[in-house]
Amino acid sequence: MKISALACITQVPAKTIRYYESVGLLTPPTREANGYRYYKGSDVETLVFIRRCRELNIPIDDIKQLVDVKQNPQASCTTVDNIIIEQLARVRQMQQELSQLEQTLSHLVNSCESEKIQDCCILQSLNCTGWPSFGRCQANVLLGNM
Amino acid sequence: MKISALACITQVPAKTIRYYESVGLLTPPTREANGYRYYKGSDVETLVFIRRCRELNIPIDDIKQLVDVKQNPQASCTTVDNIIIEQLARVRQMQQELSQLEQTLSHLVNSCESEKIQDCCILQSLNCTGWPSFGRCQANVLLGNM
DNA sequence: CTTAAAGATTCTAGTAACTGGAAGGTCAAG
DNA sequence: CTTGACCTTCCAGTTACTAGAATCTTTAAG
Repeated sequence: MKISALACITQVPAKTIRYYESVGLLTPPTREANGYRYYKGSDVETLVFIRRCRELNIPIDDIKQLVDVKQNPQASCTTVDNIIIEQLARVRQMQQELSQLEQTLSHLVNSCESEKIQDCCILQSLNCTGWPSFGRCQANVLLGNM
Repeated sequence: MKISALACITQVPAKTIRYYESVGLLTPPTREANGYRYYKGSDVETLVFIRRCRELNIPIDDIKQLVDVKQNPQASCTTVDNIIIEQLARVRQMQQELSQLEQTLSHLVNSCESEKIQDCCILQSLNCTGWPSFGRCQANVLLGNM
């Protein structure tokens, strides 16, 4: 099948399919005399696999390893396990950060009753009242005309 | 003060300060005869403000608007409100997606007892059993040698 | 006075994972 | 023969920086 058929079946844009090939994630398919890419049924499978992984936000470099290891039935599961575990750790890390963000932002949203910028509590919270401590700065950095 | 002093006080790398200037977020400071940038105290304030916003993941283009509006005490708070509200919506959206991700990944992590790739339940879950439905594909796309 | 180090400048390019667009070749239908 | 849909390649843009190179300037030490 041609690239648009693969694209349509898998719901992956043709551009993205070419991109995956260019970064070595998809092995280059056979080409006909006209230069068009022609894909086999197994390419559908691989592409769907890749997309499932991408939906889980697994980076392309990791997916490469998964695709590689999938070729070898005798290989150990360790690589797969580690990649999924690492991905889960990344996700949980982001969750923590987002939960912080969410708190701060929702406090901000509810903090301001004013109409004019000059009294805006949101801006005041974001603002810098007084200088940050620069005890950590070495004196020589601070010398000269401030 | 020179760029390294500003960098040290605000804990923002000098590279990043130049970058902020290059994208129009920080107004270009005065230059001395040697071409060095010299900053005033108010630049500390602005830079800290920018950083606070970045910590909340507010995109640079939005921060530009906040900085602009902050210059005008008579302006209405609407812009500020909207940016914060939008940012909060983005964060909550990501939280939902991550919570989905987290579920799927943690199921995956616990799903596999096998040692060998051929029996790996994780890979099987990610794999494509049978073709995806291509009812949505127009027949002419699928024509030709599949 | 020389020299070496530290710090400043600019510019380019790389990051992640695509996406958009231009310029041009191919193919089937009317 | 032309039109339009599809294919090809390559270049550039997205976000917010960060790394590195090549080239000044300033400053402290010897």
